[in-house]
Amino acid sequence: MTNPTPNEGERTRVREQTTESASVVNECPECGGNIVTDEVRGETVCDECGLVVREETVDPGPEWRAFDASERGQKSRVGAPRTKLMHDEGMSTNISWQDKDAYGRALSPRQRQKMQRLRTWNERFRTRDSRDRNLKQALGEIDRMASALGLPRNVRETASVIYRRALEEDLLPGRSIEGVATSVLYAAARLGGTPRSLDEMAAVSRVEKDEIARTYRYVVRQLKLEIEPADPQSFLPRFSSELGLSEEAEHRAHQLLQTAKDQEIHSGKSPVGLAAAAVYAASLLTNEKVTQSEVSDVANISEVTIRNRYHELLEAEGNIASA
DNA sequence: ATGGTTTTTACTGCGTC
DNA sequence: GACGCGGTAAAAACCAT
Repeated sequence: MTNPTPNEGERTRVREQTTESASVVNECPECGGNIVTDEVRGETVCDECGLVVREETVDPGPEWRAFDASERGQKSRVGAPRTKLMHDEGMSTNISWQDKDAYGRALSPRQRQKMQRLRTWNERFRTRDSRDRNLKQALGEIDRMASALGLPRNVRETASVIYRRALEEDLLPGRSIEGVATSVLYAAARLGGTPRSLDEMAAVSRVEKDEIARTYRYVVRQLKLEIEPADPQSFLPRFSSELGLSEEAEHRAHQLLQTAKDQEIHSGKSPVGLAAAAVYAASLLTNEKVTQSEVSDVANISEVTIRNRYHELLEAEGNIASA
């Protein structure tokens, strides 16, 4: 695949503040000095009196966008996932199963009972600890991926809830933490009405798309999560904003999808395809023409599919008009 | 594994700037 | 001549069985 974005500069929002670390925002309410944003420290302060207006500027979401795999590699700030080894090996105490003391002598019955109790407790603590670590790592990964994909907080929360359940139900053995974490996030995104495609998930995850899909199915089935197919409309805001379309166009696209829905045009068709087609059709109807290839880039859908779907959409619209 | 359906890939022709 | 668009056929991917 070749680089599809000659106008990259326009589409990409990278922080400009690299040489200059501070930028003037407005006046200080206290002393009239300049309020300055210190990008490095992430603070917004007055340069006269030092009044801190706001600590920690909030990360408003992804500040990079990528349209294919190679670009993702270049722009991603999240970087490769950490490969923190799951240490523990050799670090935690184990109690021998043999009832011998340090000199190899047999233990008295009383001692043996005591050791047995210790073994039990040791085991309990150890597994609890390992679950903790497991959870911690998974939640870290979930958070990392979620922010890379610009998923809202509530999605992360549901993701962590689902993950805990998976842990409870012993769904983990035999599956990678990362894989389950990704699947769970994928599920949560869909539940939250802000779905991301499997490809998008795979782009920020360490595991392959196939494994994500497999694990996802498994988890959904075992936890009997009820997830309906993604709603095409939920893609509209993202697409139209990435294409710089007006509110009106987005609204128009909504309508198209709605009438299509009423006529049950979408059964088995990919929701993303429908959404992409609706966006394209809407752009025509509102004279904000974007090309099919632009839409296909943003939506990761082939132009052919867009054509097919948008014909169907317009047809559906026509039926309504004549009926 | 299989078969049916949808999506993608690749290619072609047409009109326009 | 390049570009946007439409259509088609065959391959690939997907999904339920």
